[in-house]
Order: sequence, then structure tokens, then C-alpha cells
Amino acid sequence: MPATPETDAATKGRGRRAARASGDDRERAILETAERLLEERPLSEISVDDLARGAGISRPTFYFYFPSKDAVVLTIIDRLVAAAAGSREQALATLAEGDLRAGLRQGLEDLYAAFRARRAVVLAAAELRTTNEEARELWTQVMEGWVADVTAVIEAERARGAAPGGQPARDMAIALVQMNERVQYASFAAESPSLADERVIDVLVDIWLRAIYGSADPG
Amino acid sequence: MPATPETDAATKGRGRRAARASGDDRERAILETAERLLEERPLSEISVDDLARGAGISRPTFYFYFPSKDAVVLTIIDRLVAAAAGSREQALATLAEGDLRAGLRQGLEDLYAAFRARRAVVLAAAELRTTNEEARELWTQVMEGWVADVTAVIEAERARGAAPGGQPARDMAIALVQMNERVQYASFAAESPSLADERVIDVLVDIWLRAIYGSADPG
DNA sequence: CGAGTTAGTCAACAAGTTGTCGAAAAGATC
DNA sequence: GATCTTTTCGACAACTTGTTGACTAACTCG
Repeated sequence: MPATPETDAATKGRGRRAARASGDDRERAILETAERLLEERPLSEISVDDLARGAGISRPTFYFYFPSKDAVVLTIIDRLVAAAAGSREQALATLAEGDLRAGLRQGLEDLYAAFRARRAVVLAAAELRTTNEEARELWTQVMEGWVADVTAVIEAERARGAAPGGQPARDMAIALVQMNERVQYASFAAESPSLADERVIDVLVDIWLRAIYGSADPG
Repeated sequence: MPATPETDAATKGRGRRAARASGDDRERAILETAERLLEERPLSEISVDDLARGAGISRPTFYFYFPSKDAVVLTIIDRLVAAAAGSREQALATLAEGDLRAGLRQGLEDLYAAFRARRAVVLAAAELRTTNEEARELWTQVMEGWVADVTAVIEAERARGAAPGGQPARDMAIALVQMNERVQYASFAAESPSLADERVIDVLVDIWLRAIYGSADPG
């Protein structure tokens, strides 16, 4: 049973000091403003003042609700990650049913869809990761969870003789999961080069299957 | 003949306004200070003042030599990229000799070594990429160059019947090159999860070969 | 109801950053 | 040594972030 990211623990203490009353509205307004602004411009070009004004409060009042701009984004990321954890559960269930090819595709597809639906947040998360230790830790937990799952799958396939041996399963899992992260990010950001939206899953699934089941013999 | 990144054009106008005299020393001092400081802490925690003081000049004088902190880092990245272009030439030559397996491994190894030797710069480049358009463009050129090379190799192997068909060669190339970028970055940053230094090449080569030569049939 | 705690608000401040301007110092040139 | 160009930096303006202290609205319990 691989670990689920501890979104509860991570959330603790991120928001307002105490909580009650109509202040919930303000908190929500700040979060919504952040998401809205992130669709228009990168995190680095959004100031605390922008967030405060967007939520109809002054800057000092903002600090009553959140300790920093980063904390707002971290809260948003937490929620996205928690939502994505849902698709993971489902993918593992499908996988347990036996058809790995279909299960794998389904899993990657669901995850891609979940993140794609909130591109702006994913992009902000990547940006935050470069400067914010807490964001790095959160992402580490997410990645470790996926790597653990994939490692287990690869080992199971090898054990039942369906997949040939090769590099250590965990090493393969790390590279594959990181490939997905990078390819999907590039696609969200519409970098160049990047895979077209509707090609992403086909290409990733193909490489995964070949990496897991194929041999490395040039003809 | 795939494109080489235009490091010459990109460098233009990045440094000082005019150029001559002993000001070269100062310029070098700034660049060296930047590289030195980047080994100790991330780019976001280095100020123009740090750079100036490190080079023994005042902050306004810094602006005589470079228009911004970003410009300094961009110059450093330019040089690293130009150096890395060397290994690429060599890899293509080895590849042309025929033994793709060895050539591929050699190419990935050389590139990895070139970047690994200046981890701090690579990490700074990644950080800068999230906020600086020019850095993104520079990296785009580098990536497009590699993708073009790899696409050509895959197509050649398919044409001579050594590799089976599958996803479009360019799509495969994009995913593989982006995988390498991400895996290597994680290793440099000692993220968790990440591949241990001495495992990186083995794992990447294995996945590349399976992706290029393998089929996607689960047993 | 009314004194007291609590939640919510913000003007004003402190400290840090970036980038610019204009005047002065240092060097080269004739 | 008068003149032009390069180099240098003190002082300033603009913009951040985060804090403090005082003020208001509301609730609460005797």
C-alpha cells in the first residue's frame, strides 16, 4: 500500500489563524482571485496587492488571512493534489482488474485530464517549486507516491514473467514518472518543442509499454 | 543538418554597452562572482548588490556592465550551451560510424558530463526559465536542436528496417529528450525521488533503446 | 443592557529590492 | 594641460514584502 500524500498535515496552519464568521468569504475570495489571475499571468507577476485588491480588501488585511502569497498558492495546489489522488485510487483499481495495458492508459489519461483541467495551477506549482521549499516537499510526496505505485506494478509484471528483467524497477519508475511530468508540463505551457495535446497520452503510453515489456536489442 | 542553437545572435547585446579597456576584468569578475555564488545558493537569493560587491564594484557600476542580473546568468548559460554543442558534434560523428547503441550511449554520457560539471549553472538556468522569456527562447533552441537530431536518427533506423514503426519519430524524440532533461535535472538537484548519479545513464539508455527498438506488446 | 473579549480592518511604517540620473574621477589623445 | 571618452558611484524614485498599532463591529455572558 504505497503512501498517499499527506495533504491534511500539509494543509495545517497554512490558512488563517482562527476560523469562523464571514471571514470564510474573504478567504475564498482570495483563493478565487489567485486562480483567476494565474490564468492571465505567471505567479511572479502577481503581487500580494493584486490578490488583496482582487478580493476587495487591503494588503494588511490579506495578511490576516494568509501569511504570504506562496501560502495561497500552496493551498490551491494542496487541493488539486487531493483531487488528483482520487484518479490514482481509481487507476489502481482498474489495474488490479488485470488488463494492465488498459489500466495503464486509463490511469495516465485520468491524471492528465485532472491536471489539464487546471493548467494554470500546475504551471504556478512548477514556478513555485523553484523558490519555495514547502512546494518542493509537497511535490516530493506526490512523486514518491506515484513512483512507489509504478515500481510495484513493474515488479509484479516481472514476477509473473510478463515483463523481462532490466534496470531496477524503481529506477525505471522514477525515469518514467519524471518523463510524464516534463512532457505534460511542456504541453500545458505550449513550449516548443512539445507534444500536441491530443498526442501526449498515445506517446507516453507507448514509451511506458516498451520500457516495461520491451527488450533493448537493436535489430 | 539540424540547426545549431544561435548562440552568437543570442549573445549580442547581452553584455556591456561598448567594450574595451580594463573593463573586461570587471566583466569577468562579475561572471565569476555569479558562478561562485550560484554554487552556494539559488539565483532567487542572489541580488544585484551581491554580484556587485563580489566583483568589488558598486551597484550602479554593475549596471554599466550588465543591464540586469538575468543578463549575467544568460551570458553564463550561453557559454555552457556553446560548450555542450561540442559534445553534440562528436556524438553525431560517432553515430555516423554505425554502432548506434554505442554512439547513443556515448552521446548521452558526454552531454550528461558536460552539464554535470556545472550543475549550479544548469539549476540556475531552470530557475530563470520560469520567469525570463529570453531564457525560455534560448532553451527552446537547444531542445529543438536535440529533438531534430534524435528524430533523424529514429527515422533512419526505421528506414533501414532496424527499428519497428510506432508513434511519429518526432513525437518520440520530444518525449525522450524531455525525459532526459527532467531526470538529469532531478539528479543534479538531488531531488527526491531522483536517480543516483551513477545510475542515470544506464537507465536512460535502456529506456531509449527499448522505446526505439522495442515493441509495445505485454506478454 | 453593557463591559469585555474577539474578529476584522487598514493607515502608516520599516526594510529590502530594482533601475536611473547626473555629477565627478580616471584615462586616453592631441 | 585642455578635451573627450570611459568608468565610477551617491542619491533618488518606484516598487516590493511584511509588521505594528490603533480603530471598528460584533458577539458573549453576567
